Parts: sequence; C-alpha cells; structure tokens
Amino acid sequence: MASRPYHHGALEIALTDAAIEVVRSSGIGALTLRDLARTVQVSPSAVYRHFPSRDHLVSRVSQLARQALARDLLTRRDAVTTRGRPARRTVERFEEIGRTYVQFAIDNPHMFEAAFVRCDIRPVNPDHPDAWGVLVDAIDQMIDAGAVPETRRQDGPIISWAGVHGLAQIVTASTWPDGVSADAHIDAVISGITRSLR
Amino acid sequence: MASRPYHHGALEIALTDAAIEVVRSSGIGALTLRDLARTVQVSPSAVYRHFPSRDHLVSRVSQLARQALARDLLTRRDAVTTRGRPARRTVERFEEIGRTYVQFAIDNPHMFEAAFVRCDIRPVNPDHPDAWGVLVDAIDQMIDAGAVPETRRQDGPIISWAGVHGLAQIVTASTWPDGVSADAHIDAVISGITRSLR
DNA sequence: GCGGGAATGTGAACACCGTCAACATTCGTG
DNA sequence: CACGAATGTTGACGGTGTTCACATTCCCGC
Repeated sequence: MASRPYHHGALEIALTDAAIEVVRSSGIGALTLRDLARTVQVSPSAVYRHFPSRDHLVSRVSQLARQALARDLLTRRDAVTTRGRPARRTVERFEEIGRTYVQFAIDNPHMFEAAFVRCDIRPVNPDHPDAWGVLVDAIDQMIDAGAVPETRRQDGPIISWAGVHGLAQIVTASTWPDGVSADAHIDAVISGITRSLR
Repeated sequence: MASRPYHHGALEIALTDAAIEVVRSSGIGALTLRDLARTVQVSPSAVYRHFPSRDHLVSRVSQLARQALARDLLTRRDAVTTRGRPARRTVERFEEIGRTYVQFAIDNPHMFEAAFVRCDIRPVNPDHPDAWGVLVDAIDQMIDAGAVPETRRQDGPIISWAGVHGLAQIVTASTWPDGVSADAHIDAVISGITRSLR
C-alpha cells in the first residue's frame, strides 16, 4: 500500500518545526499538542515519545527562539564595518546589537514572547549562541578599546540588557498603539544606554 | 433553611478577590473559572453573569495588579523625605520609584507577571493610579528642580521605564538563579538610569 | 538469517477546561 | 402585587493534556 509508514521517521524534528510555525504566527498560547499531532498526521499520544509534556515542548521552542534572536544579533553586529578609530566601531557594534534586539521583538513579537516565556523546565543544553554572551562581549570590546571605563565591565551588561529588554517588552506589549513608530523611542533608549556606560 | 441564599449578593467582588488570591500565589496560568466558582461556592456558569469570558476576568486582575504596583510606587515615593536642596530630593524620589518598581516584581512575581500579561481585552476604565504617570511626574519634578536637563522631558520616561521594567523582567524570569541577591544589580541599573538622564 | 528487546506509533479512556442554552429563583420597581 | 430584569443552576458540547494497554517496526547480537 505504501501509504504513510507506521513509523514517521523524523517525528521530533517535524514536531518542533510545526510548533515553531504555530508559535511564530499565532503565539505560544495557540500551541496545542493535539493540533500539532494533526498537522504532522500522527496520533496525539505519539508526541509523548519525544516530549514528556507540553511544557517540555514549550521549553524547546523557547530555547530555539532565544537562539534565533542571538543569531540575529551576531549577524547584524558583524555587518557593522565602520572605518576609522576602532573605539568608535566597538560602540557602533554595541548599539547595533541593541537596536537589533528591539527590532527582533517588533518583527517577531510571538517568537520574542516565546523566547522569555515563564517556564519551569530548564533546557538540557545551554543556549548557543547566547544573547547575553553577545552583549558581554560587546561591552568588553568597548572597554578594551577605551571607549568605556573599566568600571562598566561588571555592571555594564545588566544595565544594557535591562534597557533593551524592557524596551522590547514595552514596544511588544498589547497596550502599545498600533501604527505608532517606535523608532524614535528606540534611538532614545539606545542613546540613553550608551550614555549610562560613560 | 437559611443555608446559602440563591443569590450570592456580592459575587463579582468575591470572584475578583478569589482570582487575585489565586494569581498571587500560583500565577495567572492557574486561574480557572471552574476552580474559582468552586471556591466561591457557585456554579461555573454563574461567573458569566459578571465576566463575558475568562479573558475579561484576566484583564480585570491585570488592571488591579497594575494599580497595586502604582500605589506601591506612590507610597514609597512619598516616604522619601530628604532634607537639603530640593533638587536632590527629586532625584532620590525618582530613584526610590525605580527601586520600588523592581522590588515589587521580586516580592510579587506572579502579580507583576499578571500586570503586564498579553491580553486582547482593554480595560473599560483607565488605570488609577497609573505607574507611567508616576514616572513622568517624577522626571518633570527633576527637570523643574534643575537636576536634569530639559531635553529629558521627552525621552526620559521611556528610557527610565525600559530600564526598570527590563530589570524587573530579568530578575523575575525563571532563568534567574534562586538565592542570588539582586540588590547589587538593582543599584547598578538605577544608577545607570540616573546617569543616562544627565 | 533471525530472534527478541528497544523504540516508536495507535486507540480508547479520564479528568479537566471554557462556553452556552434552557430553566429557576430572587430583586426591585411601577 | 405583578412583572421584567438580574442573578444563579443544570446539563451539555467540543476541546485539551495525559495515561495505559496494545500494535508495529527497527536494530543489534547470535
């Protein structure tokens, strides 16, 4: 008959792919085991051979979302090729990371929400790449280039992270009026963060 | 028989009270209409006489959480009675507001989550008091007292809000290691925000 | 090659959930 | 007092996560 074989073959991958698609377009709240099983043409309980519970699946999607964000940060950071004094380039890379962080949230609000959803299940493998690490590196570069005082090596990351993460949350929030450009606010916050590192 | 009367009498208040209690202790995800109806000793569908849907109830709890936060900000702000130059007091009040914002999230993580939960239902009445307004006022006071340049009247609020809100999110997140004191990070971010308003 | 355990998928069931429609009771006002 | 409005109940529907017993297939050691 050669209909669908009894064993799917790559069910775990198919499930995570489908899950990401659902989350990207409809949000983490719309993620349903049964719906997922339907789209992958598999019985609901088959999911449990690969994920112990729905929360584990959510946790996996969340990690993938964080990694997608971190990859975005790296790509856009490396695209900054400023000529002139190296110190200036470190600052511009740092600011590009911040802008990209917020822009990711604006462009993919559901994925951003999923990336930091409250979840009790911790990922088995650490994130790679890791957004926090990208930020720490950028600040280290600025300090090494003399663009930012040594003092900031310790508190610089948390200050910057809080700023961009908070702005991303605010701009993504449902209370934010649609159609209002966020660009001015982004520039204001990024400038403010850079100023706070002086 | 004078058991419970057929009409509850103050069901809406009882429901919101019970809902807040559930959210405070177990989070917004644990909020269930049926469970709520059980604790108030009422049939599940009775809830629909007061809330058109679960989302409307969630929206109500969310608003109450935001108002509780705002009240906390006002109380702690007014408790700051610094002697000496008025300009100094405006800054200390501003920083106390920021610290209180983050501390609220640490002390009531579930209520803080609920306060900014993504929700399609907009509250009928505006928040009162309103945390954003408290922050704007504090910055206006600093500017009027000459502690902060006039330029910050426009971008000061978003810069400050992003910082404290982001820090609150980070400290509240599940990835934050338990038992690690957040005080140093709070001080660092608050100082950074004040510095960025220069 | 083949036999058997491990891995993977199925089907039916359970308890719970949000929501609704039809009905019952009480309140409040003319 | 009567009667409509407000409020609460009962029972049902479809959906959900999860589990358990069972079916099928894969793969490794003989």
